[in-house]
Amino acid sequence: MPADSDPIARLYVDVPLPHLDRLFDYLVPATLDAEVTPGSRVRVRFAGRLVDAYVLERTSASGHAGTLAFVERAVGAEPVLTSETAALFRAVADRWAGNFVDVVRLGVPSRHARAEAAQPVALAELPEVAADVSHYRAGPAFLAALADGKAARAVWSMLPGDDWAARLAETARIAYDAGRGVVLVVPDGRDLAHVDAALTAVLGAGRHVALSADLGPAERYRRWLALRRGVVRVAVGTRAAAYAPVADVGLLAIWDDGDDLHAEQRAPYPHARDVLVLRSALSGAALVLAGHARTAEAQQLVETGWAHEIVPARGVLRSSGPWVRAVADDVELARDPAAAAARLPSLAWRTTRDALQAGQTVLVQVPRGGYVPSLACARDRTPARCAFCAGPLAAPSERAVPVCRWCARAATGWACPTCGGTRLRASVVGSARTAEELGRAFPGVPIRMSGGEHVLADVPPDAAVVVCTPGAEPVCAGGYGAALLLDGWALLSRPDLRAAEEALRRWANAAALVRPGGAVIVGADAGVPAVQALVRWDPAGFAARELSERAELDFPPVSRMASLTGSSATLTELVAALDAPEGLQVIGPVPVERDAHRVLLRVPRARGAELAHALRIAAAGRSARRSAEPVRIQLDPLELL
DNA sequence: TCAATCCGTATC
DNA sequence: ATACGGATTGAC
Repeated sequence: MPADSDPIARLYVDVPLPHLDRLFDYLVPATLDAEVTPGSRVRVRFAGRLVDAYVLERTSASGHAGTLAFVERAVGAEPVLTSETAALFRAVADRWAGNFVDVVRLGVPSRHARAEAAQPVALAELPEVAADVSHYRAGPAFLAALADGKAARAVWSMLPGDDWAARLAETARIAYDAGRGVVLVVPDGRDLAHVDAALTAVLGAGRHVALSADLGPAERYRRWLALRRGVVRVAVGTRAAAYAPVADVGLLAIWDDGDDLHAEQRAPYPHARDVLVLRSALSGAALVLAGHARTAEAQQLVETGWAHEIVPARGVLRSSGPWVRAVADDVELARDPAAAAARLPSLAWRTTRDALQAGQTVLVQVPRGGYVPSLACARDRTPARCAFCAGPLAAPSERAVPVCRWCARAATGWACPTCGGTRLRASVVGSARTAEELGRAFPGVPIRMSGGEHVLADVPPDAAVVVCTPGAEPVCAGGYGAALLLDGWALLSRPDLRAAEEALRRWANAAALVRPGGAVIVGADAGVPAVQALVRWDPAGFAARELSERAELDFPPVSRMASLTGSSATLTELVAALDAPEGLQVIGPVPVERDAHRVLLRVPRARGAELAHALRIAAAGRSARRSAEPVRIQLDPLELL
């Protein structure tokens, strides 16, 4: 007894095998006719066992030659995929050489039956709001296009000191007033809280939802369902929100796309920025990549003409930006405030003192947490390592015995393996010791800490010093009086091609919290391009330089690369089986850790889709022939750069 | 000649 | 993955 009309359901089964990532046809029993709708979740018998499946469509006929099985039952009474998100999941799976159902797992929260009961929504009055983008060149034009429902795309360089969350919320309001849905993606819970509050101010309570992983399954599903049902049209959230099923999506925006929290850690490892770029292209929604800094990827969208730039209008920076100075060796003085105070006051010390005397708050950014996270031989500077596991030694407090950061063993009786010395010195100073030093240098001044497990969202605007690790900077009402960005060399000298871009991003995010005209002292060589870009506040110029370097190295986003990790033999076999796109370069395999090897594949950007497709076919061939050894496939992974 | 086992293949 | 079928092998 199949259903009378369109008795066939075409669906994806939830099994993790690449070669089964295709549609299967099942008969819909008449009893389930109303529930087995496009986008719905069902249970089917597949290869003998009951598995979850996602219905893509209902049709009248099947191309399958054999007999069809019936759908066993429906799961929940409503569809979880919209036609728009179903297309997005397929496109993301294709782009990153992954499975449809793996991407669904990233974007669709697990079901919570009790949360399916309809919830009454209390709507506050819709406030009168005017968007304030007068300080931005092309800002008004962009908002006008958005209000017209156009698929405008922009890379927005936010002014330091501006209320970026309010600007994004106002932009969301424009799309909302045009009757469209909105998706805003932020890196972490603190940024989420800021945008959440800004949206409440701009839309009134009840017109948006905030999505994050730490909500708990019931609340997460309840809010997600409110979007899916069209009860709420505006979503803000961390990276999984990029797939939020908002009705008639008209605006997609991401804040600080250089933050590596936007990179998904589960297969197929899609990046939220690129998911939104893809979604914008598929769905015709407007797109905003906003931040204080600018990534090479965003710059490429500008240079290829795909996105326009929204940048501070001429002259605005001079009046509203901070005053940035780079001092390479001043930092050494600040490290030892007693000495600094005894000798000629350093610029950093004077800056701090002046701001505190004016009753202002001073932000101090230290690249590393802990007390002394890295030690070296006091005589010959050999890095100190654990005698058992060769892990790095750290000092947990002033007089404590050093401990290994890997195995936590105490390193009593340490002796330098090269010179036999037994005394240790700090090679990197952490935020805890910096706070201790500042406390001594400025007696009576409150020292607040933010970082690691204890991140402060806000600090009161009083004469205090706030010591934080990058990304944990609290907001200070009215802005900080000054900021010290210590140990810039430590950020710049990381063995990572993105080190300079990442350093500038962290500095810019901290400096943006300083009030107009406030001083920012960065402890790094003024000749370094990233430092110059901060001093001149020129994130676009730096991104252009960064992009041209990527072009010279033939690296993403100029080319597209795939990183394959597995055993050497497996990698060789997979690469040999690959239907190689024109211009494919194979680099490796090279050993990376223990038994694992890595091979890098590179193609011109235009061949990226072909490469992902070829990898999927090769992986499918392997899984069908039960070559069980796993291979991890990552496209344009961040850690490669 | 039949059953137990292996291998390859499809999974609606 | 896992279930099934055809081929293969070993013992009566």
